[in-house]
Amino acid sequence: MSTEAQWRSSFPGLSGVSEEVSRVLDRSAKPVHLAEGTVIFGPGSPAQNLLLLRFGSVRVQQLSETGREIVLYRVQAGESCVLTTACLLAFENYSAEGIAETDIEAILIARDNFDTLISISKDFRAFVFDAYSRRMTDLFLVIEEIAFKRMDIRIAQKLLELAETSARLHLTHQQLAVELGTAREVVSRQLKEFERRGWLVLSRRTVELRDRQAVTQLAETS
Amino acid sequence: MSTEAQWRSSFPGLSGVSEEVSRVLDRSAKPVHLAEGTVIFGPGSPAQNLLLLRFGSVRVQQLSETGREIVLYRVQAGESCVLTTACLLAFENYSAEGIAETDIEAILIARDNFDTLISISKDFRAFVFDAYSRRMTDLFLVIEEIAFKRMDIRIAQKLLELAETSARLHLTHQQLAVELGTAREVVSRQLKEFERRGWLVLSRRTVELRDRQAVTQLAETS
DNA sequence: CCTCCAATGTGACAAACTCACAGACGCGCG
DNA sequence: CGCGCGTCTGTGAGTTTGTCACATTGGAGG
Repeated sequence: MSTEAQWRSSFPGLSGVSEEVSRVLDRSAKPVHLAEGTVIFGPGSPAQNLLLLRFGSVRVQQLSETGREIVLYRVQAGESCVLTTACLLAFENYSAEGIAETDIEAILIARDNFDTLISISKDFRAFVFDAYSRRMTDLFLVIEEIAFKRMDIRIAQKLLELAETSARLHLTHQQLAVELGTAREVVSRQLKEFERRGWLVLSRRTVELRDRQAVTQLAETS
Repeated sequence: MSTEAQWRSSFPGLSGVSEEVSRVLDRSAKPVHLAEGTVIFGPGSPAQNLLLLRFGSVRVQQLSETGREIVLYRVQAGESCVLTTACLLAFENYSAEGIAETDIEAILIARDNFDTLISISKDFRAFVFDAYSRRMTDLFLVIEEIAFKRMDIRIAQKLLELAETSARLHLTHQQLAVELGTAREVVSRQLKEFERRGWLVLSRRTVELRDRQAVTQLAETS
């Protein structure tokens, strides 16, 4: 057990691996720190490593030619950014990019080592395929939402999701629009309407929930 | 080389595997035939096998509570339906379903054998991860289209895609709407507009392209 | 205190979706 | 043959969402 092996404690999915696998993991792992805002992968900079995220979060979003954007999913601490390895190496003309949303601390595992690990460790395979599942279902969810759900409901849901800990959100309407893949004006108007109804109070860069009940009720409208 | 090994010739991605892998593949493979319209997997019937498609095609689509649908992607002959194995076993509350679009002939590989193959064969791993990549990029594309592209352009593109071989398409407006994840009326109106412009001729269950040039030009509008 | 810029507000219009219903077509059956 | 019926298509009206253009505001920094 080398001292570097500690990093593995951040990944519940990798806790039960054998001695041999441990050694390969430790040998392969390259710890890195990246500053908030770093573009981890994107058009023109395909990633060459599997990324295991220890701390922080990575936002993966899609850009359109017309300048609109949409958040596809987030990778949180303890998860891996599997697309990096499998997808992005295979197809370079994708249009999604991964951005460090906070300062992050991560472990890089080079492609060859990734392959070795997949081959020798059932636990590692489970870890990777589980990550794939999450991303796929995230994407299914995004498609369902943008294709079928009403905007006011989606905004309500997103507000509740973001306001879990505090009723006071610090973000711009534009940021909210990107989360939902819509236009800023749509968000502004809807928020204003919510404010008229007394559900929240708006000020520059902040949304303050006042009637969580009402917002929840709208969010749960099928 | 057993006589059953022939099936593997349908899968270019599996052509170069070793003797040992061949044996495992042959031992694991269960050939099946399914009739057009069969629901291969879906809410309530999670699949238990990796499915390798020899002939035919599988349509994977998402249903909404409100009754609207959207086609996510298709699995064609020579490809595998990887979601079946990795995703759908992990998360049961997804809402996508896979339907045999034609009579199909496929090879099933049970979960344990799938795991064995992944572990022993680099080629098999490449085959599987390539399949994942394709699906991911398909999904990215769908999201980009529904979130950012104009409907008339999308309809034009879809018509061209479907009319590659023949200018005469045999489908209903409703089917076209599902392809695009929109409402039937939207498709009907747009097609009618195209007909007014002389780009095509409509009749019951058929769309006949008359001015491919004009349709192409619209389709290529950014 | 003033300037400037990002952020927000809003009107007008276009595109897309929904709802409701009217026709039209084609198939099967008496 | 003609009739009935279910599917498919056409269309108006109203709502929601997206686009464009521009006005206004708040606050950070000179």
